Amino acid sequence: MGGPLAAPLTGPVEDYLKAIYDLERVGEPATTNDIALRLGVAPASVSGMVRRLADQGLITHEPYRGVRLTSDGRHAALRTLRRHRILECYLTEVLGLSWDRVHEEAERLEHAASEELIERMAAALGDPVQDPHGAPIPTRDGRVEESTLRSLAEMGQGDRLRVRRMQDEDAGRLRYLAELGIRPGALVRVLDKAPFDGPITLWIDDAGGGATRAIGVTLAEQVFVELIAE
Amino acid sequence: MGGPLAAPLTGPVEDYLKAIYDLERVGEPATTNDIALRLGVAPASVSGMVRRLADQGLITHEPYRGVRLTSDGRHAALRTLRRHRILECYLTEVLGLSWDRVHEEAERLEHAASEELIERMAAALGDPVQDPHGAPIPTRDGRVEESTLRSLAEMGQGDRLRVRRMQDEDAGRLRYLAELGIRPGALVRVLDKAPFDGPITLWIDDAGGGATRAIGVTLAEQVFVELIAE
DNA sequence: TAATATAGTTAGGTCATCCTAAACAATGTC
DNA sequence: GACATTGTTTAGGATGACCTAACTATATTA
Repeated sequence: MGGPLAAPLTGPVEDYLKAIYDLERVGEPATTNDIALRLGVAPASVSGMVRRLADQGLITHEPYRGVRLTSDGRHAALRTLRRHRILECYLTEVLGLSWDRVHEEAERLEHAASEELIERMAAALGDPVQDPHGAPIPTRDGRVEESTLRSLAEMGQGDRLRVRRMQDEDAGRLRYLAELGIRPGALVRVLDKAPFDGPITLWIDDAGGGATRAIGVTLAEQVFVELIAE
Repeated sequence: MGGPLAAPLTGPVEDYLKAIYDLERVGEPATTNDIALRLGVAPASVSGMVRRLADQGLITHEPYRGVRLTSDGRHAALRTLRRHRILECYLTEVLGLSWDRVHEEAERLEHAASEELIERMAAALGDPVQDPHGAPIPTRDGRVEESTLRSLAEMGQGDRLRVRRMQDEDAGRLRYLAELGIRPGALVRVLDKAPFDGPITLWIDDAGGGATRAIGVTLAEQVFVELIAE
């Protein structure tokens, strides 16, 4: 497991492992189509890559059933995730890259940055525990507690919430959410929830008092929150 | 020239262009074998890549004569060099990576970092004009003056010199030179030069007084200096 | 239970990058 | 001026990562 001869993984391999990790986290084993969708490649390409990952002992694959990370695979995924998230922190906090664009920058750098560089960045930041979008940063030895948060879309009228985390893939969405004042740490109350997947109306606490805003379900599904006791 | 449809260049392509730029700088057009040697690939691989670079209009190729950058090619090379050198500065000065290892780190990151990131780093450093090994940093619009320095190996007994720049490829050599106190800015006097490519004995000025050291020709060829008027 | 819909896999390609081995061109020597 | 040396190119492959099209497995439902 992760023996001394372990060849360095290619960029695409690291991306597959991250994707599988993330899909698995939700519960079920990751399916071919899920992976294909997430990575924006054809399902056939996933089949091919899955075979290679299985050959390398990074995943186990039950045909037609899905895929699971082995402990080697999980470690590799967490290493990459650590790089990614520390990069995101560093790029926003130290270099001032905008919140909505760090994801893609980190996506490229994570495959090129050395362990040492990442640890220097982490040290410069005082070993941060979560990235700018609220995702937890795995420790050097591969531990994370991924708290199972509920999405804003599942909340009901009257709920008082703290925003904890959000999907970071889509820059446009992130920018919009930031404009509304919805970002990790923000306090929010559900004023109204229209039926049939209608808009969710929120009171969003803000430095200067707060504001009422409505967002659609699709967007709300990207925002993960924690209920605050009344 | 560099039209709006210019596809982003791959990592290897950027590496070839940098190598060709560097070889050309010395004078003659870059030859297949030179490029192969520098990049550590087989000459046959260079022939193949050269065809593709020529197809893309980045170089011109006269078979059996060598290769020259077009103005497109030169711009691409200088863009990459700017990234590389700014990264080297940032990694040493801000993140404290060691002088001898930044080269390889920058070598990987230069292909992944966005223009914006590089410019933020440059700004954070106050737009540096040379990298930690004394190489000049091209401006955003692709200007450099590459001063034609002479190597330490060409100097004669009694010469007083300022070290200006050194080859950054080999970490081991760099570390050794640093130990001796030979780094950009250092003051040095040639005490003796043994015949038949024998060792060069130097007086190396240093904070705490200075020291006498001898180095071989191979090493001296990697160090570029400027004569100081007596 | 058979018919259909959905999901997954295989077959057969492409492209970029590298390789080795063999052929070929230029050059400098005797 | 023929010939060996050196440098360059072509021929033929390998690998990793992707694609489309065609086929197969599983799940759903009439």
